[in-house]
Amino acid sequence: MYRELLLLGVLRHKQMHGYELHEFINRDLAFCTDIKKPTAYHLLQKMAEQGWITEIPETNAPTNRPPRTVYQLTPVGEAKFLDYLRQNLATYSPSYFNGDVGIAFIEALPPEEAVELLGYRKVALQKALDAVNHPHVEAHGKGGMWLIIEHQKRHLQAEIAWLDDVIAHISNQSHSQ
Amino acid sequence: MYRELLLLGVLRHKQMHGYELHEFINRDLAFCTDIKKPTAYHLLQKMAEQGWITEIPETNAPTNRPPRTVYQLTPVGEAKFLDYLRQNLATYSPSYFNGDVGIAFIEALPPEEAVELLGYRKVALQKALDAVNHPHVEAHGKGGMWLIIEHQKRHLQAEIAWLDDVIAHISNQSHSQ
DNA sequence: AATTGAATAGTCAGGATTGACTAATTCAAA
DNA sequence: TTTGAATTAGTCAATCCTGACTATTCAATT
Repeated sequence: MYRELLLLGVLRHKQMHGYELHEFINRDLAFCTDIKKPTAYHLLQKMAEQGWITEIPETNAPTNRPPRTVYQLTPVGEAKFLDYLRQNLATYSPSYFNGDVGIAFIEALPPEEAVELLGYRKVALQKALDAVNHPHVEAHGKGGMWLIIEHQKRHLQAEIAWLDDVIAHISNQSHSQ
Repeated sequence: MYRELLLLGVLRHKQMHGYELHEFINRDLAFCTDIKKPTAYHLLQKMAEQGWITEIPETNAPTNRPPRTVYQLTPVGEAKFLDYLRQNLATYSPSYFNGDVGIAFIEALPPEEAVELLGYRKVALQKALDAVNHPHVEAHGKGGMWLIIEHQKRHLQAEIAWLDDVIAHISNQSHSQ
């Protein structure tokens, strides 16, 4: 349901055709979702059927390519957007961390190996944090976007701190055994 | 792919039939995933086809109910488990927060309303944190499970701290305008 | 003894998702 | 100016996922 909100929110800002929309989301809203192209098209079509957006065949006949369809928010869509937005802001929907599954079974591996593997995970995490701290990303956000970048930063910092503790814990176990 | 790891890891501990497995995951591993029953059955069947687990029709003919199928790890499955486990531990796979989508469009609402709505979100978050801190949950985890509970705790604390900042930020904006 | 409600055990149709594909256009280098 | 790679634009078949359903057993009430 947050995908519909996302699509409506972007279309609210500016009418777009499907490809453009998907590009925009994958570039500027990559922290929010990794929605795939066919999924985006599918949702757009469904929302058009509901009357939340209209499908406008692009007028300026461009040579001979199949005419692109431009999507535009309707008043009904605007209302839906506000409804979804309020719902989203007012509720907490938990996230799942698939990295936790490995941690759950960490005792299946010798502590030394576990610590080594988690070391690689930490490098990846640190790289993700560096990417968020990179000025290029920083520059990109005013308004709501800035808050999301800050969120991502905090989240990754907490992840790294926890992972350090996990590594220390396992190391400790391995030594005191 | 983390679902297969999860199922294999549980079956490694003890052979089970589908229903039991799903119950176990939804009770004791609820922080890791919210896998649905039909999905669990589907994955079990697929893994049986791959030869990672065997389907054993339950022997002790229980009255006249359709015989339950018990799933049991094979040596191939054990190898796959270790393979997936190593991969899981060594990599970082980012999580998406669908609560962020609302934040991205927060400027569409008057600051006062946004702050009020985020207040509800905070209550929900705080309740989730209280649930994790509840002794019942605490008691449940030794080994890997304890680490996951700690993870959840840290994550929720970071979420609340960030949300407080967001609320302060929006409030501030609304006042200084 | 019959009825109700919950727990156990699993299935299935239908919708959601996506990897892989087509096909035109642009751009750069050989 | 021809080749080849990258970008733009979208589609489709195959797979994945799950809400809703069936059906049995068990326990407690009436």
